[in-house]
Amino acid sequence: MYLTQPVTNGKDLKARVEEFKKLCRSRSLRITSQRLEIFRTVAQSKAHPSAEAVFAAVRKKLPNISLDTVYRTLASMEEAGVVFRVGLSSKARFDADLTPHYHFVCMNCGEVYDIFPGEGEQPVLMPQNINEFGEVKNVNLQFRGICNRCRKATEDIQK
Amino acid sequence: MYLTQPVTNGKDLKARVEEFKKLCRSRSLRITSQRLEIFRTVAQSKAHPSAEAVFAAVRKKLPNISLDTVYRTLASMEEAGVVFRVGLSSKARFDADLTPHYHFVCMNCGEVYDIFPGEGEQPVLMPQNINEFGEVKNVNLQFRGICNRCRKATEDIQK
DNA sequence: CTAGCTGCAAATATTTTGCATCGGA
DNA sequence: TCCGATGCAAAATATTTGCAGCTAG
Repeated sequence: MYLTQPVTNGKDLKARVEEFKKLCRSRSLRITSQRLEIFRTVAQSKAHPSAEAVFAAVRKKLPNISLDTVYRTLASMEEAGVVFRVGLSSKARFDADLTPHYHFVCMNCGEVYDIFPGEGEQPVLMPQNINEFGEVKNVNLQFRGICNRCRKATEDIQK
Repeated sequence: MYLTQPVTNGKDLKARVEEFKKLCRSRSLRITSQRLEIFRTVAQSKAHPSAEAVFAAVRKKLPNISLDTVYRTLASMEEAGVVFRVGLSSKARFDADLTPHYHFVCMNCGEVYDIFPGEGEQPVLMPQNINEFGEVKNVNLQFRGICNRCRKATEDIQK
């Protein structure tokens, strides 16, 4: 999977926390114990935890933290490119077009655009070790970002 | 995108509805006006409609249909492989590992497994026309199916 | 007939928001 | 000090479920 963010893994937790602090400073986001603990929790976990699961884990260290802080913090961390959201947020959408294609999902307005592979373009290849995991029923490839319409709208505001 | 279901698009709506009926019969799912109308709606739409949007559209033809029937029907249609769900269902999960990798998502238990590309394996390539849509922030590739643990559990029940 | 489907209403689950207070820079 | 972050409570949104009646096969 290609990501536009720098790869910050492979480093140990301390180094990642330092990088996280640096990023917060660069964006004038305040470094609070809640943020640090939430970041540590997600960075250490390999279980792709839900907001609820992060909340439960962080609570052991910070018993007074609230669930909505976890939601807000995960959202801001996602925006900062520090964590990745597996799946879309909230509302499910359906597609009856079963021909091979991908989707561009706008992280701002939620709009979903079809991307059909061009002539001679290769679709996704199955990983060789896929059978280790289970039986694949279908494949979901999303490119996520800001759609051109939303980008224009933002530019217009800043004018 | 590779799908394990047969490609049923490119055909006109009538043909697709007939195929849908056949599939229902083969699974002893009843062919009701609600099901047909929901299928027609999703098959005709290019907007990746949400359950709510399908509900609004179908209501024009069947004013008495309920939202929960739409939810139930979309779920059974997804299970039958007739429609595709864009994104995961409900609960969001997070990952702080930003190294290139994909996910296997179990459609039964919801578990998320990491899939790291093997030596020499190519990750996803950016479509050539991606800039038409917007600025890509990240890429989400999910293989969805039934994980081996759930498959074993099902086998055990049937023994 | 009868098992599966539907509508209704109510319950859950998930995520978001307003507001007063707190605390990091 | 000051503005962003937090906790609390409540709201909004999305989805699921129990049940009684309906209907396709």
